[in-house]
This record gives sequence, structure tokens and C-alpha cells, in this order.
Amino acid sequence: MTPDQFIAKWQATTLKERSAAQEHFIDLCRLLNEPTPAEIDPNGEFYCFERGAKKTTGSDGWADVWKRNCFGWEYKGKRKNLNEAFVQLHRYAPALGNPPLLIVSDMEHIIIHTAFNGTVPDKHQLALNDLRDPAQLRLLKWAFTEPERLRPTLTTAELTEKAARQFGELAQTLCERGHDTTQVAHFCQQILFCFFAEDIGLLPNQLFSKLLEIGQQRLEHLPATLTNLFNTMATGGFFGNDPVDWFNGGLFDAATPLPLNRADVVTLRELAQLNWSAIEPSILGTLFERGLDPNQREQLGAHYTDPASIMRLVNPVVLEPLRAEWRTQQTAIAALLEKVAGLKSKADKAIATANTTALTTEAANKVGKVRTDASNAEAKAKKQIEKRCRDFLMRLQNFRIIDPACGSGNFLLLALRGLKDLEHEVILDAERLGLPASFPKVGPENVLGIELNAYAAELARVTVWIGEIQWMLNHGFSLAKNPILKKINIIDQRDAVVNADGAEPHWPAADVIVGNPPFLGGSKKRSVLGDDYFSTLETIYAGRISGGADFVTYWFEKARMQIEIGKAKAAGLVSTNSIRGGANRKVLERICATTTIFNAWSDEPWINSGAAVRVSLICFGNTKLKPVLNGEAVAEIYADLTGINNETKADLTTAKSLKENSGACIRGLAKVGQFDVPGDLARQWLNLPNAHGKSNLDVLKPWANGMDIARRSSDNWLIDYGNSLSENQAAFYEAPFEYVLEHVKAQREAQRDEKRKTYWWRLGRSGIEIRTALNPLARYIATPMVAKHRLFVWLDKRVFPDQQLIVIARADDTTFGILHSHFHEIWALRMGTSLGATPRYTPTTTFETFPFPIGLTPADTGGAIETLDSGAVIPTVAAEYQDNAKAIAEAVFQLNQLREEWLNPPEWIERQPEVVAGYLDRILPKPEYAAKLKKRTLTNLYNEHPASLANAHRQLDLAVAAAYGWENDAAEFNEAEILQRLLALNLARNSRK
DNA sequence: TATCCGACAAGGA
DNA sequence: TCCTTGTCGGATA
Repeated sequence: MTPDQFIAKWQATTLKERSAAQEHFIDLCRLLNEPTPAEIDPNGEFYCFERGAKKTTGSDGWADVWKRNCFGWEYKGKRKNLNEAFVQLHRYAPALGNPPLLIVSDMEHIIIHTAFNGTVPDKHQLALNDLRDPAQLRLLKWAFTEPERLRPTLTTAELTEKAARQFGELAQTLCERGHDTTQVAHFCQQILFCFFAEDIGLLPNQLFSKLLEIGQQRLEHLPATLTNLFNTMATGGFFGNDPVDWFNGGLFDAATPLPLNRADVVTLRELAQLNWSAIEPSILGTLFERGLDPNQREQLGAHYTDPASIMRLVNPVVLEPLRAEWRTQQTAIAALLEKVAGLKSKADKAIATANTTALTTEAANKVGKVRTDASNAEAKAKKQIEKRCRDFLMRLQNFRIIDPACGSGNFLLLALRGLKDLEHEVILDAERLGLPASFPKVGPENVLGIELNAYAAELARVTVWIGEIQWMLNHGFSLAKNPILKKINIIDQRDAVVNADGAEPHWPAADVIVGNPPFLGGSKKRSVLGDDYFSTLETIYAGRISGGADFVTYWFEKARMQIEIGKAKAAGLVSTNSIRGGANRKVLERICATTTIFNAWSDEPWINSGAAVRVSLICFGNTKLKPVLNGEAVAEIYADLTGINNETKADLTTAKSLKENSGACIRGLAKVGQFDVPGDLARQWLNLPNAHGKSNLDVLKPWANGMDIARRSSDNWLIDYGNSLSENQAAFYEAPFEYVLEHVKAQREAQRDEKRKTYWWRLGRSGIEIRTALNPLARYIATPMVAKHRLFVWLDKRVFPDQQLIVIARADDTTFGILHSHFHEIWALRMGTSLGATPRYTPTTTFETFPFPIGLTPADTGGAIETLDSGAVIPTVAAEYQDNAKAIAEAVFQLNQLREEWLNPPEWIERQPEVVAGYLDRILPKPEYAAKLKKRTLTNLYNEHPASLANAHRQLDLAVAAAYGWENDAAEFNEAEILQRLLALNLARNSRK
């Protein structure tokens, strides 16, 4: 068929819809050279007419034509309302698998609506004559074959971003003119809602745009006109000749438009051009960011959660359990239908038999009874099915979701959308079962929020309502009007964890709790929240939350409590990832004690402008769902957000501190002040005489922090006046004293700690323990507290360890080897915490719990040491462990040598004696190798992980495995197995207390 | 006085 | 400027 033939035929035709539609479509297929449904899909599985039609009643289907992943197509008779057809398609889109294109046609026109997820909807209109245009014809062909080509380029996110940027700038200029921030925010939201209302047709005749157009010319009348409009929207009525609906909802209660200048109106008119109906309300939170003061901006930014993360909580907490409930109902309904079908076929058979034979009265009665039974059963089943559907819809209608830190309402918006989608699916399922179509009842009433920030709370209200209205329109439902925004107290503007009167606030009962409460580290709480607030928190939550825990844990504890007292079933909350360790973990331990963590993401990057943070997403409560950790099924989720996916379980949180390990692992010293000086300066000072004749060497020593180990030594020295020198005595060491006076004193006198104020020339902490522990040793083991790789190194006793170093006060290679083995590495990774994504070594939970091989524990290695011929140093241990000690020491000695050679290749460096006799040689690069040497850091070595290094580690691991008595299967160990064995050893030993 | 943390912070490419 | 990688000192226990 040619375009001309097609046009000629369908211009002339006057057939009514039903009879003509299929013929029209088939002709179109011929025109486009596309197969018809019958030609390629006789069973109607992916391409058919009358999709969703019930064969029994012959009623309308969901769409006149349907092609999976391409389109739903609805016909209307000539010049009938095509919009109606579009509404119907919209409504049934979920049942059609949400095709990307929704096409309506009256046979003279074809209108293609795009419906791609997350894009601004687009519309292509083709009249009959357009089919002569090859480009238009191609467009139509794509609808059949490559619908992706019709995907609009503008995503809703881009649109919203554009809108947000311009609106933000406007808000900012208004604030700069001295208007109150809250007023600006309120005003902007009123305008925003007007844009939205206009573009979805709630405000008639482009009323708002016209108002702006006139306003641009007669600026002086604009505020009064806007007041008039907002007042009309608040009550409903007429604005000029245009009827205006009753909007209500608090948004237009206070009509206080701010004065605008010509430039503002120009900006607003540009904004009015955008398609506000497709605005993504979940991004509204960022909308006015630039216009707000820095304080509020931070709070809002902090509350912003990206949709993918929100759904990671909303799905398991809200939607999956409800879907499971509905599946149960569906199974029951299917069983009922089957039973009825069975009875019916029995009746049919009886009747068929009866028809072929002459019946006795008795037999006739019997047939009658079978028939009555079948129809009774059918009626009964229908009632039951109806009841099940009705009950479940009622359950959805009554489902309540609370977000006790709702911010601008993103969680509530997405939860509401999810719930509405689910309700819609259920309604369609019910229709398929022959029940009458029902109107969706899930709405803003289903969500509740608590939010302290007045501005965010208001934004949340608008967000939820826009979401509701968009959903209704996008699914072909008309809006409930009079008023349009119901006055529902969705958002409670108050503090969620402390009442104004100092009592614990009440959270309303709800089915589930979701949200992203604010994070604030334990040691920052007092300074940020204030002393009063802080002490109230302590009083209210005494015995439940420790003072050192993050602010976020109060929301977790309250949610746990709500579940415990039956005021909620489950909760899904976002937290900083450090909730997995330290004082914060306590709250998860309480949660595990009274309910279960059933879904968690333990350590996820956080997409949020400016916030460098990683988070844990945690769902807990009473549910029948199987535990899922990081997207994988597990047997159980522990308080540290780990779990093991097999029969063997190892809850590492039960590991205890071991007596035999105490006292060996000490943290370096906190300077509290700039006591570190460049090596060159220190060397100058070493050559300077002092009036009292003593060398500055008394108070100067090389210094190392984490960076000196993970990267190359920075050659810094430390001014250390020890714990006994008075200010006068210290002053005799003139040059260092001058330095401390200039760089440290002022800062120290500003401290809260009295001792630090008084003894400002001394280091921040006395370091008695570490000084004593290191005193008898020639060298010690150190590891950076925070580092990508778990590195251990030897440091000379004369090098002073910074607090960022964890020191193990042992000089033997055996201890060094055990610590550097894979066994301890795995233990450390699992038992320690992290800063962002970087692992952190925590002595109490990592070192003190680590079970060293028997006979080689820190308690055994603290005595005399002996240097072997190879150079390796071994401790004096009981005779039966001597060989193990030696093997480990030799292996790690080799490893260390290899590393040293890589770090400082002899041909690249020069060793120069230190200016002070008896000190370590300095390692200086030969000039031509300086750049290369810079890259020789331990972190880089372990990043590259050359085979020689891997092999040396392997030898070490074998020696350590032998000491554990695991030499035969060491190669096959997996992490879980190692952890389990180590935990068993830990639990079998004497705890510290 | 020991320990832990940072809705991070700062150095390097 | 992004990307990598671990400071420093407050505050609780």
C-alpha cells in the first residue's frame, strides 16, 4: 500500500471505531511494511489486538493494539476525543508492561505520546497528509521497530536542574534585597506551584503566564495582582473571567508576594516556558539551595537523598512485604477459581450425560443438585474474591509511612509513589478478576513526616502534593477537587528526638518508619547542638544511647522502640557507615536483641554535592522476609552489618579482649599543637649552642606519623620537652622554645583542658605509657591507624611515634611476622572500623582480640630477644614453639628486606650520617633518581603488588599457618573460614576482665 | 588518661 | 580541579 492509497482510503471512510480500527491498523502495517499481529504472533503473546480483553464478556481490553516494549495503541471514532483514549492508555500502561510509547488515533490523526521513564514526555502528531512525508513515515516506523529513537533528550532531572538553577538565583537576589528567607521560600514555592498548576491545566488559560506578561509592562500592579490570584487560589472563585479552583493546603493561606523588579519578571517568564508538569519533585529540595543562607543550605543538602538509595530502603520495608501479602491473596484467589472451575466442569459433564440418556427423577435431581452446587460455589467464591481484593485495597489505603526526619520529603514522595503504583496494580488485577474498577484511594494521607526545619517542612508538603497530582494525571485519573490540596497534616514541624519541654517526643504510630536522619559525630554533638540540648539528650536517652554515639543513633533507637511497643512493624534508615563500629554499634546491638536486621547495605558511597561520606542503609523490624545483605541472601545479619552466607556462622561482634594481648599495643602521642618542625630546621638547631650548655638534642627527635610510613618519610622532627621541664627550664633550649612560643602557645591557651593551657610548651599528652613501653627496646613495630593497606614497619626507638601510628612494643620479628600475616590482616579489616572507605586499625577491637598462635602471644614474646645469623630477631619462647618462632621471623625478615630494597634501591640513594653522632643515617636520593624515588612508597608497592612481594607474603603466611597448626590446608583457606577459626580461638582463651 | 571519630580535610597529580 | 589517602584534636568513658 502506498501513502496515497492509504490516505485516499481513510479520508473517505466513515466506519465507526470498532469495525474500522483493526482494518486501519492492518493497512498501516502494509504501508510501513511491518508484519501484522496475526502474522508474527498468532497467540498474542507480545503483539496483538485487544490486549487484556476478557474473552468471556468481550469487553474492552486495555489497549486496541499492543506491541511489547513498543506501544499501546488506542483507537477512537473519527473526531472523538483523543484525550480520553490517551487517559485510558495511561491508566492501563502498567498492565501493558509500561510501553515507551502510548499512541492514540482517530484514523485521521495519529498522536504518539512518549512515556519513557525519567524523561519529559514528548508528543508527535501526524495527520493523514503527513504520511506522504518520508520523515514522518519513518517516525511511525520507529514506533514499531525502534521506539528508543523517540526517547526525548531532555530528562526530567535536567529539566528540574535547569528550573532549580534559575529559581535559585531568583531566590538569592530576593534574599540579597533584604527579604526574610522564610518569606522568600514561601513566595517561591507559591510561584513554583502556579507554574506547575498552569502546565497541568489546573490554572486555566495560561493564566499565570499572562499575568506575568502584563506584569512586566505594569510592574507596579504586580504585587496586588499576585495577592489577588493567591487569595483566589486559597478560596476558589474567579480571577477576572477565569474560574480558579480551590487549592487550599496552607500554601496560599498567607498571600504576601514580594516586590519584583523587571529583571525578576523576565526570569520568571523564562521559567514559565519550561514544562513544569514533568518537574521531578524529588529534586525540589535542592531547588532553592543557592538562595538560602549557608546554614540552611547545609541542612537541606544534608537531607537530600538520591532516589536509588531511597528505594533501597522503601522496597524492602514498604513494597516487598506488601507485594508478598498480595501474592498470598492471589494464590488463595487462584485456588478458589480452580475449585469453582472443577465444580463447573463436573456440572457440565453431568448435564452432558443427562442430555444423552433418559433420566430417572432421582438422576435428574442429582444433576440439578450438581448444577446448583456449582453456581452456589461460584457465587460464594466471587464474594470471597471480592472480599480479599477489597480487604487488601483497604490495607493499602490504611498503610502509614512515617519519616521522622523527612527534610524536603523525598522519602515520603517515593514511598507514596510506590504505594500508589502497587494499589494501581492491585486494582487492575481485581478488574481482571471481573470486579468493578475502583478509584485509587492511596494518597498524601498515607505519609507522615517530622521535620524541624520550617522551610524544609513546607517544601515537603509541596513535594508530596506535586507527586500526588502528577501520579494521578499520569495514570489517567482526574483530581479530587474542592479543594485540590487537602489540608492534611502530613508534616509535623518539630524536633523528632527532643521536645521543647525536655521530654521524649511522641512519634505517631505507623506501619513503617523510613528516613535519612542527620549524622553528627559523637564528639561534635555538644559543640553543634549546644550544652543544654546535649544534656537533655543525655537525660532522655540515659542507658539507651551513649554520649559518644552519633546523633543518627537516636533515630535508630526511637524506631527500635516504636517496633518494640508495637507502634511500627519495620524501619529502614540511612546512617553513616561508622554505625558499624565503636560506640555507635551499641544501638544496632540493641536492635538485634529486640528485633532483626533483615536488609542492609553496609558501606555505600553517598552521592551528594560536597558531602564526602559513606553510609550504611539498614532495615530492621519484624518481617517474614529472608535477610539480604549487600544484595545477597544471608543466614543472619549481625550488628556490625556482616553476615555469612552458609551454615557456619561467625558473629565477630562476640570476640573479646584477650588477657595475653594487653599492654602491647599502644597509640602514639598527640602533639596538640605544631610541635613538629622540618628536619633542616631541627638540624640547624642541633648546631646552635644554648646558654646553659645543653644540646637541643635533649628536646628534639625525629618524628613519624602515618603518612611517613604509607608514603616516604617527610623528615620532620618533634620538639618534646617531656613531662618534667618547667617553663623556665624549657626556655633554656632557646631556638625550639621560641618556635613553640610562636606556633603553639596561643592555640594551647584557647583549649578547654586546664593542663594543656598551663603546660603549653609540653606535648598534649604525657605519653607515659608509650615512653615506658618503648624504653627497653631498640626498635618497635608500627602501623598507620588509617591506611589503604594494612602495613607494619619497623621504627627505630629514637623515632617518635605520632598518635596516628599504632605501636606494638615488641622488637622481635616473630611478632612482626604474625601481625603482617594474612590472618591478622583479615582480622584487622573485619574488626576495625573505617574512615570513609579506608580501613582503620582500632587497637581494642583489633589487636586486643586477635588470637596469636599458642606460645607466641604478646605475653610470650615480651622477654629477651636473640639475633640469628641471618639477621632475623627471635623472642625467647618455650622450647616447643621455638621452631615456629624462628620460621616466622626468617620469613618476615626476607619480606622486609625485599621491601627495603624496593623502597630504597642502593644505586638510587646516598646514605649520609646524621648531624648528631650515633643517629640513624639519612637516606638522600641521588639527584637523577629523586623523581623516581618519590614514587617508591609502601602504598605504591602494595598497589602494584609485584610477584616477588606476593611470594614473600605467601611464605610468611605458610610459616604463620604452621604456628597455628593449619599448615596442611593453609592454601585453601577462604576468609570466612579463617575468621571462623580465629573467632573460635579467641572465644577459647582468657578474656581480659 | 585511653580511645575513637569525622554528612571529612588536605595534599598531590 | 579531581582524586587519593590519611591529620588532628575534641570529647566521652
